[in-house]
Amino acid sequence: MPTLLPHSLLEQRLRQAVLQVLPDARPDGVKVRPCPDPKHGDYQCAALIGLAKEARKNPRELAAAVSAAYAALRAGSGEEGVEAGLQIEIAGPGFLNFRLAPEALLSAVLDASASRFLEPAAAPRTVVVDFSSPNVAKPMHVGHIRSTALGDCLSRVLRALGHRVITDNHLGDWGTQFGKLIVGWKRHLHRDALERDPIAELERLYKLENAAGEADPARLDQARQELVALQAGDPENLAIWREMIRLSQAQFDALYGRLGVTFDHTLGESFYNPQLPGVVESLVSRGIARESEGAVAVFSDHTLPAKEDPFLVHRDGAWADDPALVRKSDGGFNYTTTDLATLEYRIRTWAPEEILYVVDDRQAPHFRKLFQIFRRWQPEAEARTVLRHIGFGKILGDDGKPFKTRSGDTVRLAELLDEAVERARKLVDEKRPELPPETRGEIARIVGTGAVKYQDLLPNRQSDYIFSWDKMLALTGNTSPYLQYQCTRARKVVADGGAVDIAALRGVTPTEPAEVALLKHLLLYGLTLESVAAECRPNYLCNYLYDLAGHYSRFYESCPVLKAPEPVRSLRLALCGFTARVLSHGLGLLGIESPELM
RNA sequence: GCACCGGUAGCUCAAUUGGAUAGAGCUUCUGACUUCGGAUCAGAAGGUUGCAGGUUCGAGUCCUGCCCGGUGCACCA
Repeated sequence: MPTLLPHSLLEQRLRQAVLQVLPDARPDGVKVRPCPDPKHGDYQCAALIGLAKEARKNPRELAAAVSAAYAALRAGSGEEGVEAGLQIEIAGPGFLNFRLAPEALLSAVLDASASRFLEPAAAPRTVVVDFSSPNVAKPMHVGHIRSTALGDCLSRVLRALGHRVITDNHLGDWGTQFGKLIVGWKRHLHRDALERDPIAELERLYKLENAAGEADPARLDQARQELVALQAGDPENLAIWREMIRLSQAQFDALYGRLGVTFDHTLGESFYNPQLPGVVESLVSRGIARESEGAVAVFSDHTLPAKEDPFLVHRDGAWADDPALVRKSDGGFNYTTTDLATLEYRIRTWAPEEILYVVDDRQAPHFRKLFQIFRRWQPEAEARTVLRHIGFGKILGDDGKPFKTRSGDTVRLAELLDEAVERARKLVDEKRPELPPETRGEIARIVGTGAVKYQDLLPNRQSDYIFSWDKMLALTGNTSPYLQYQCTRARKVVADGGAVDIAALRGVTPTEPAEVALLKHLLLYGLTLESVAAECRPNYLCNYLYDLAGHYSRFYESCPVLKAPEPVRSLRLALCGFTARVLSHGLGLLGIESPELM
């Protein structure tokens, strides 16, 4: 049985106690959480107040009864463990405050250190995470950071908690843009340019043909014909298309390599192409989709109130249809159809309990429609699977408008990472000129790429944030360089201090407030990761790590480690080691490396 | 027009999802140290949480109505 963290242990017994006092109560809502203010205690439970109200009892009297039941259960269990010296107080309107003895806190930390300070999920789930999804023949740009960083981090956190995670990069490798690209390829391709910078050349071809199409309808028509030929399996066009995918994948691989991001599967839109006619037929035969203005579309089934119905829109004073197209009037399919086929495939193949779509907030209406259609189409499969759109906001420049280069172009991801590493290098050169150049280069790589990711993961994902080189690379404040620095500092002390006999620390009493505060914070790591996973919010982890670094700094400032007499020296050295481990593990879950030196 | 997402200190952002006195960083001012890594730490200043109601033991968080900003609304994804 895995080691339980104190909040779980207290919560388990508290639920038993609640059931003794109120046999009809639902214990799920009884949660034990850290006290926001340490003066009230270490952990608290606020749920009894609500339960008292439901049961029409006096909250403080109920709290007293539950507390007594808790004490009896504890006495009867025979084993003390973390509860040795535990004090429970009733406060305010009926809060239960738990105070652990300092030795018990230390003991809990020693136990937790054996399982990386986290608890494996009691009920592991299979979760598919769909993220990044760049387009073939286009450069990855600043707009891909958020989906990639968020999706990768959520996948790592879910895995760390013991869930089975399947990551899938749903590439944009099929669709109308290939008509123009093939025309461009056939008419204007520069082979040498393609070899030098394939993506730039493909982008040039697309822009050229796009402009030509706007000026000359005949060119547009030609693009359409090439697309039809491609979709019909024309060998020449297929070969060109495959070559574009190969070149693009090389670009993606290089960038994912720099970012340390991997996928279990890369099943692009084209993978589902053969299924699309069948999807539409199935929808039509079940009466979910019907012909409309030459296209095939899904309309409202009027089971929801108009305001909540994704297939209705208010226009000119009345509710009008806002259908989802599953086949265009020219016979082509669009992304709703592809996404339905993808959804069906994922459920059939992996039987996940949950699918996360880490996609820009602007596509929220699309996902509401998609999930609704799927519920009508395959109700049994839908009932077994939680479908969640994990949306996020935009990246803005310091003028408050979408982040662009000075000349107004989109910022390429590769160039952005280059600049981050360059800027980090300047800082390292300035701070640590004595290190060999290759070491400084390696530190700059880790600090630069980490800073870009951390800046992205720190704000609430739903809000827009302002991109700032100075802030992300600042050495103070809530930034990845600061966390990385604290990590290397803690590691250095551990290295200088030598090995510690962890088992010998049992029974030692931490006395300094800074030691106790750090111990308590270490015990919250697992709880934080659960919140991150439950709400898909990596910023909780960022803030936890920043607080941890703060607790560590205060501890380190007020408590000498290497000069302290035993057993205090070993205790403090162990705290440095635990802090370094949690910091580097947490950064790792954010997809950020921790350098050995800084 | 309708829907979704936001609005918190001068600026950039938090707040364990309904908990106790709303917290950090930047900026400004003041301190600590003959450094176990100073890329450090402590203190001060800064608030009617857009506005007005409501729900209750308790609201930044929930419900209603307004105001401001962003985004989306049939053959692109």
